[in-house]
Amino acid sequence: MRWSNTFIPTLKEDPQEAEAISHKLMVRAGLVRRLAAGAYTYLPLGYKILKKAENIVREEMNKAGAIELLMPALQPVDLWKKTGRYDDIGDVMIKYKDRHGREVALGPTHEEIITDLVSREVRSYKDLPLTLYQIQTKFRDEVRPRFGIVRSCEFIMKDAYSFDVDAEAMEKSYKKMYDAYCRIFERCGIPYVPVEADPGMMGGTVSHEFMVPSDIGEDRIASCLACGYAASTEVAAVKGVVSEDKTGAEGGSAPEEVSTPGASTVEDVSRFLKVTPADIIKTLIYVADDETVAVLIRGDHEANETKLKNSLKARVFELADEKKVEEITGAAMGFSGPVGLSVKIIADHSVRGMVNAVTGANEKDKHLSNVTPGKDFDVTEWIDARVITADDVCPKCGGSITIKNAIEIGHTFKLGTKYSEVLGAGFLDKSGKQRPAIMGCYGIGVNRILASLIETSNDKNGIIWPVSLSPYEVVVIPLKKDDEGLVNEAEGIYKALKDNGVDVLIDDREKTAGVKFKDADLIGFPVQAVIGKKSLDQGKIEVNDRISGEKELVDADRAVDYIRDRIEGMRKG
RNA sequence: CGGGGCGUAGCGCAGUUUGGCAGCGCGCCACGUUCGGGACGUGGAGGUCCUGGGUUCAAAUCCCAGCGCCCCGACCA
Repeated sequence: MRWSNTFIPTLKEDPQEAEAISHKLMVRAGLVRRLAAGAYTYLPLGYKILKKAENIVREEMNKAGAIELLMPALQPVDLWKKTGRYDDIGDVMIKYKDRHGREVALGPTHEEIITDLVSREVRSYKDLPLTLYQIQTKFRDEVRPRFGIVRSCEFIMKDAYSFDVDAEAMEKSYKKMYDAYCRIFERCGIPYVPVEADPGMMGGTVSHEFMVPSDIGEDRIASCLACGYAASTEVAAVKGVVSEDKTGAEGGSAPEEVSTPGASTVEDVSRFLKVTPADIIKTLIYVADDETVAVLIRGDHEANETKLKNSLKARVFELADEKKVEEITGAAMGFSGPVGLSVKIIADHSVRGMVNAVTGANEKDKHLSNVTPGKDFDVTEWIDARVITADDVCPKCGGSITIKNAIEIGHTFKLGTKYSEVLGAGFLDKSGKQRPAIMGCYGIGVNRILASLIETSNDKNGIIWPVSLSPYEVVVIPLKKDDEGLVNEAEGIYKALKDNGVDVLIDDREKTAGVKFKDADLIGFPVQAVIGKKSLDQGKIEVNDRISGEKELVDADRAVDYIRDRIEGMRKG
């Protein structure tokens, strides 16, 4: 491709709209432009990269035995009502009434649709295993779109769905997809980490997220350097924290009411009473489906709503609103305490080790000191109810762990029969018995492949693409436009590279050398072939490596072979 | 939805405090000189100062209402 024949609007300065590095660079390098919050145009260069990412995904899916199809983005909502997810998903699903008054959704994901299809077409165990996938635009009305394309309301997802005769066969299908995911992200040059995760509303028991550590990541992962354990902090188990069970200890005096005017947060209370947050029991009032529960967490810890929700087997689990808190505790938010509460009390294990703690007094501007669990109030159930911290140990090996932010680029789920049973996706087994298919589903945010690569591969000059994703593998840069010999040399190399199957761009713009260098670095082509007068007079051209930063002088007459071999080497990794 | 910030030429911004000709840098167009890391000179084009209303002789600037965007939080697959 000739630069003058394509459309690559680069920017010298950071756009005002962007904060994240990847977002700034995608806009500056002429990859995307924003239309509205969470809606982006992919310019030719960005689209080309997106297609390369899609093709890597497609190749690995095909290799793993998955079969591509395309489902509609328009979905009647009744399938969603059948599985109960119509209510679960809420306003995230974009819905409208068509001219006949039927409610239609723009697909945020396709479990219902694919399961419906399979329920109609699959009859026999002989039709299984079956893994189908598509690469398609998904729509989600996100509460807060963020960081350019990292969280957008319209994005391209590769979603695959496996159907098997039994759990054992499903494990095999799952493993195939899992391995394919590893190959995809390796080929894309993305430093990914597979972690254990919570299936959330997708359902099922086990899931893995494929995470890319990054400051702008919206999720957090805990990983152990010793044994390699890695999990989302949503699910990472907290182990061995209570050195001594002090429940019911009589050491302290009776609870004493203390005045804490205006101090409603743990921070306020600890400052006011001159105690540490670890001396405070915070009491959170939650609504789990129709039941109200009080959750006790040590002041320096964070409640883990995923663990709580799962432990209580609740469908809906959310913090109670102010009105509900007043109704239960008789006091404003921020002054709740377990003493005298009549609802179910769920406490984190670490609260067991607390004695003479501070809690809310269920009275405005009042707290209680000298409160000890077991002595002053009873706990209905002790569970692991908090988020793991860097001070905790690896739940697997007891080693120390680190916690990092990460971007989720893929998620795989073992779904079981949640969808197949309700939607009737079953088959006749060998003995003629009707059984539901065991399902798995597997998603990749294709756009996020671009964002997370850029986020983890850039320098002060711009993006650094691996050859697998780079919009062009090589950029040929003639430094002068009016030197016929030089231009001919550059054109010759360009054409020869193209004929040799190299994806090459020639910067034939009437721009000065500096501009061309800056743009080439900004966009991040892995190889720059520079044709300048100085080196050409010695019969050489310059080959710059964007990744290593090395510059090499190569004989002009063997430049094409040299570059082609180099690219071929890079393609193999 | 709560908190904070922003909205002025294609892009990045100043001007708003204290009302008085619509500005700067980059980019763009023309010509000339340049030509190995965002060249230089001369000349030029380009504006709904986010929108609507109000105050005023006069509003980018003050007041009211709304819209949009970004960040933090809440939420989330």
